[in-house]
Order: sequence, then structure tokens, then C-alpha cells
Amino acid sequence: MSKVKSRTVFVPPQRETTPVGEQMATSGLRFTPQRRHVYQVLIGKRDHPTAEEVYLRAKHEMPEISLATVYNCLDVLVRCSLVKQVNLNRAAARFCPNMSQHSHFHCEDCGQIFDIDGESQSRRASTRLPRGFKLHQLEMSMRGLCPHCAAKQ
Amino acid sequence: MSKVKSRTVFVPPQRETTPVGEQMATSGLRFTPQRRHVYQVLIGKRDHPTAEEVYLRAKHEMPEISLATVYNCLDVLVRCSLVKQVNLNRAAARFCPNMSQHSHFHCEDCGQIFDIDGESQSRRASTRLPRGFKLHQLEMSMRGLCPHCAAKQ
DNA sequence: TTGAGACTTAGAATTATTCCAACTATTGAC
DNA sequence: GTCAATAGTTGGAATAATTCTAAGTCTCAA
Repeated sequence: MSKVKSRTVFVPPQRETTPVGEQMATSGLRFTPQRRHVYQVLIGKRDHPTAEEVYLRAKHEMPEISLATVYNCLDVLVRCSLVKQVNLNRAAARFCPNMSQHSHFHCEDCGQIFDIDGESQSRRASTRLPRGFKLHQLEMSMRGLCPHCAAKQ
Repeated sequence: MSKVKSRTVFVPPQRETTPVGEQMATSGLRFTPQRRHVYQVLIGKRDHPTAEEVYLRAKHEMPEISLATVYNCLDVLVRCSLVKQVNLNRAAARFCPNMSQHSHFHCEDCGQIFDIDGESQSRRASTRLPRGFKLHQLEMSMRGLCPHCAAKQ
């Protein structure tokens, strides 16, 4: 993953009362071993894996984990704002542990996804919204050529 | 559909040599009766239908059209930049004949999708892109509450 | 007129995701 | 601590959007 700037620092959770665990607990959810592991898998390699890829990586350390559980964990992590879900094409959803404000650049040639830092995107966007709309979340995605593929052509 | 401002004006194609038809022909594709009809269905009601919904609407005037053809037509229209494909959640893709620069606002309460005019979005976005990236297309989507649903709460 | 390539069609196949039912784990009230 | 209630996990089945396939039709250009 090409990352321009990072603000999210992962503190590995040791007990249920880590900041991450608390963020869940307030939603009435539990920070189970499976959920912690799925989260660590995402943090461990900061690309944009699909649920299937997360499943394969998670199985290395936790072979008995099921795909259904991985879907459940990802869903919970997204709902707790610990992970972003990225829907670029109609293909499988991808998951991104970078919670700083950023958008995604999808290279049409090599297929890679890049995080692009986008400061104050949502503030700018909401100033453009017609009166009455209440913005909760903004997602910006781009397609084109990454520097490497653009240079080749 | 709540439309703030529109720049796209539809000129109904009469012969194969309409502007719309030419836009296809240059790609080695044909502006067949099915493709024209699917396009007119989209233009006719400017909301954001799924492929299934387009299929149902198209069948009124052209009962023998198949779902596979509708998928083919939508794909071709998107590739010829006559229609935008909108992927909001993981649900069915939606199609939008508004080709002016705009983004989509998805109301979390009523589920409606609104076109929000966004002038010079892509110019601003590309100035934020790190050196070397070549932007072809930008998509911005928002979630939150539409004026009607926000007022209710 | 004919051959090549594009298009349409119905139905089958694919695939990401969700659902289900049985079982296990955790929490809070007593 | 015990126990009921609730939450989570698991494997497999089900779902639903989309793509593929094969056969037939249409269009264009030589």
C-alpha cells in the first residue's frame, strides 16, 4: 500500500479494556479473540484485502476460524469505525484499517489500490451540500493510472 | 430524484447517426434498438434504478428484451460514458444518466439517492494527488440524512 | 452475396455475501 | 458461584446480482 501520511497508530490490545476493546463495548459488542485477530490481520499488512483474503491470512494463526466469522468480525469492525469498507467495482468488498481521512485511487492497469490523503474533504463537501442535508460519511474514490503504470505508457 | 442543477440535455435519437449513436460507433459498437431503448428508459425517469428495475421498465415497450441484454446495454452505455454506474453499498449497482459532474447522497433513513452538484471536483482532487498519478475518473458519495428525514428527527 | 463480427436471448453457472440452526462463551442479577 | 439471557462462532445451505455460454440473428463491408 502506498501511504502518503498516516495518523492511525495501532496499540496492540492486551486485555479487554484496551481503547479498541472499549470502542466496541460501548456498542454492546465484545472484543472476542476472533475479532481481535481479524483486526490484527488487517493492521499487520496495510493493503486492501477482500474478506476471503482476510480469511486466508487469519487462518494461519487461528486455523479453526470460519469464513462466516470473518464476515461477522469485519462487519463489526466497520460498524465500530475501526475499519473502512471500500466498494470500488462490483467485485468483492475490500477492507482498510486506515481510518484517517483519505480516499482511494484504483489503478486501471495494475489494479492496485492506493490511499490518498485528503484533509478536510468532508468539511469542504458539506459546505457544498444544499441546505438541510446532514452528512455522516463521505467516500471519495478515483480511477486512473498510478505513477508506475503511467510512466510505462 | 432531487436534482439541484442539470447540464445534460437529451436529444432523442432518430437515426443511427445521432450524436449519441456516433459516440458508440467510434468504439466499434452499435446503437441497436435495445441499447437505444435502455438509454431512453434511463433518461425517461431520472432516478437511480438497478439493472433489474431498468429491465422491468424496458419490458413495457419492448416485452421481448432479456435481462442479459439489459446488462449488456448498461455495460456498453457506461463504457461509452453515456451513463454512470453507482456502487453505493454492496447491493445491486445503480445507473444514472446524469453525466454532469455530481456526487451521490444516500439517505440512511429513506434510502433515496440524491444527485448533488459538484463543480470542479475533479480539478480540485487532482491538485491533491501526489505527483505521477493520472486521474481518469472521480466518484464521490455521501451518506447521511436527506432534508426530509433530518427534519423528522 | 457472403463471411466476419457484433448482438440478443434463455438459461446455466458463478460468486460474494447472508442466513440458519446448533453449539459455546460471557455477562450480570441473584 | 449459579443460572438465565444474550452474544458469538461454526459449517453448511440459501440467496441474489452478475457473468457466462451456446445457439441463433443481424449488420456491415468487401
